[in-house]
Amino acid sequence: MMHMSKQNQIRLDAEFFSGTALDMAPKLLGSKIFRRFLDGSVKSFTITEVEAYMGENDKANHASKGKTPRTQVMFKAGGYIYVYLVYGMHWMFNIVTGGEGSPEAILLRGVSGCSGPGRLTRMLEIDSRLNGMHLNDLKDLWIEKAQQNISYSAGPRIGVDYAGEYWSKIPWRFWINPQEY
DNA sequence: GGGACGATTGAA
DNA sequence: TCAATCGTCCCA
Repeated sequence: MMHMSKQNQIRLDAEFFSGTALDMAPKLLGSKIFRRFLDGSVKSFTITEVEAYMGENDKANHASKGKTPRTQVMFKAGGYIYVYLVYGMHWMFNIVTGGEGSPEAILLRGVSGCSGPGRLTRMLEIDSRLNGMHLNDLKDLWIEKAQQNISYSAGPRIGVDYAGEYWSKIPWRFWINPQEY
């Protein structure tokens, strides 16, 4: 007999992330990321802010410069993890989306109680060891579907001025409206 | 081998 | 406003 509390907990997997980054980024809002820490404890945090990076045309996307050792994971099918170091000190956590050969990912920028992509990876003990792993295989990190529809806002992505007028302004950052959580 | 640069953060 | 800090990528 299935335990009642498990009934509505749907773990997001490769199927969910086979959608495009642009479609799935706002759908991630309100879902919960679970982390089993080194000390064995498990905590969950609501995902409150994300950004979509879409394909080779997107000049803000690392993969716009083609497939390199760093970006090759983005070319895989949805569900893989892309972690990289920026400014020599902050780990960025992304979930690859879309079909094989289409370099897309969703960057986690905020969770409940923690704003900022570098801060949240530090809090969640995320580093390069997760790079290239697949969400379906992980036992100590997973994401559960949002229980309800969430109202959200959209605006330009942060820190991508190098991408030029169009790509730096396109509203592909999404965040939960504050009253929602 | 060298140099420029970055999907950020925290302190001045 | 600005330094920290180092992996990645490009050029030679």
